[in-house]
Amino acid sequence: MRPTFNSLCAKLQQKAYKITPQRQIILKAFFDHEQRHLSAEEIHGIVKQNHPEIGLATVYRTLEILANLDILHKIEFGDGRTRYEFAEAEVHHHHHLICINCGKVMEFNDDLLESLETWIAKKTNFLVVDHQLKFYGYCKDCQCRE
Amino acid sequence: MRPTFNSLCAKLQQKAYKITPQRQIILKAFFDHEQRHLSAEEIHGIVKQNHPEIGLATVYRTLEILANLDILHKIEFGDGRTRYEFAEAEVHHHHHLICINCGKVMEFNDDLLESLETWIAKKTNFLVVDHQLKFYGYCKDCQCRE
DNA sequence: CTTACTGCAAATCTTTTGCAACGTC
DNA sequence: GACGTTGCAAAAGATTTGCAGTAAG
Repeated sequence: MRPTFNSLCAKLQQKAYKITPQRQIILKAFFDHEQRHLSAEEIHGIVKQNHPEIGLATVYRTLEILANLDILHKIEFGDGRTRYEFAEAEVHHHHHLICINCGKVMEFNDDLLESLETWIAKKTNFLVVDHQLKFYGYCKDCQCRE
Repeated sequence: MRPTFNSLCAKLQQKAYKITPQRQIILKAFFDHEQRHLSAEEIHGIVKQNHPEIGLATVYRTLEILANLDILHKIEFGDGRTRYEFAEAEVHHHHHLICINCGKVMEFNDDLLESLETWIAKKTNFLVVDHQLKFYGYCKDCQCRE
């Protein structure tokens, strides 16, 4: 049961953010590219196609808001730019398999880490609220071509 | 059995890199600050104390080399700058606990993920060679002050 | 002595910010 | 109509690069 476009707009309104066309367009871009991990620049490229007037700064400002509202989730794959995906996905504990040869990013799901989190809490007094797990290696295709 | 300073210099030589004073000084900085996760700027600050002539560009170039030789390991904690630590530490599967209140970074060790890696390999045909696990939450101190 | 390495400054790239005009509520 | 939001351009911060001089092997 993933949030709908409208429910996310409502979430914005609740926090006294205005529902501007730009914000709707940017949010829609994530619905249209759900599988991907988009950078600000990429999102700008996407929304500009139909709305050339939208500025890159607005994209950055909108992403910041959406991330603060836990609608989006920031991730970094080490290529120097911050990427964003639906935060809802994070709840399902999906993680990333990053191919160090072709750069492809795949996902895999797992709930094994929850037990690890409680263990950490006991052991170190650290209260875990979120985690990020990334695996680096070679994808199926790149293993053959090596 | 962690590598010695000399063994790392040897590793540089083997790859036909020259052992310059600058490279030795930067490498030494990591031995002197083993516990920390240093950014290029921080390393520059450290080495400049005794060697003011060393340029920031040299630090960046040296870190790049050391990372490519797997002497250092790049990590990003989401504060916009790349950080470096001894790669050897990574072999011991230590991971990071990042306090989202005060920014403090702690470490914890675990070998639980190896079984997860083999499971992934079977399940997805992805050949894992490395992984990064980060937990975000509140450290002991910040839990009380919240 | 050759070729890699350094320091500096300029360039690049991502992200942030100031400000006047604009649009939502 | 008020005040949050936008677009633009300029600023800021991290990292990279060009180049002439320097030094390791």
